[in-house]
Amino acid sequence: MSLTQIEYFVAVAEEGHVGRASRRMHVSQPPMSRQIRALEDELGVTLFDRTPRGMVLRDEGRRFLARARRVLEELHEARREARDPAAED
Amino acid sequence: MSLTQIEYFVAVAEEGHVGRASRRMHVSQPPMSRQIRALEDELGVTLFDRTPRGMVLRDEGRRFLARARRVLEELHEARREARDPAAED
DNA sequence: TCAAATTACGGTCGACGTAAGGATC
DNA sequence: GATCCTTACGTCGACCGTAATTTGA
Repeated sequence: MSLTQIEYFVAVAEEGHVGRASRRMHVSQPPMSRQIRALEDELGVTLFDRTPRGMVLRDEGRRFLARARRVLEELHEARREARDPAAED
Repeated sequence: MSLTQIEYFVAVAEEGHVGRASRRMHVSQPPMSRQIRALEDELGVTLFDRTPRGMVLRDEGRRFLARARRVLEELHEARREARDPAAED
């Protein structure tokens, strides 16, 4: 698992489309599609249902989304504090 | 920043030596040394004092360590829940 | 001079982007 | 047939490990 995979996953979950998410993340569709699948493979869980309209979160995906966001939030705080030690939590 | 860098940083902080940390993480010393430096460069903060005895955490490093651990904890929880949806928080 | 970290360097593995190929309505 | 996602494939950058170098008591 990588931070990139987590960021891509959150983007796809929020956009509902690999295409839109990939534009938002400034990457092309195939890498994003591959990373999502690699993430699912590693977790052993299918996070999205694929439909002709886009990607629909499953329940497992919804639960993972909450966790993924917390990881990214903690990461953001770690970065922020390192750069501005005086800041409050 | 990558999860590898965060894991390496925590290992070095806990061991106090790149050498010991690299053995613990099953990697050789140079990659670990490089990743630590890259992390410091990206953060714009020196996390360790280098001494002939090893790596000594600075205050900035100690603060970042707490944050880094939280990132890894959240990641662990994300993984765990994805694999075992029935588990409690 | 010893023990530790770091830099040099060559090789390999991974991730990207373009292009082609499914699948579903 | 239109609109998605995915697979194929070639290229390039990132990371690793061995070996050599540097640094500090």
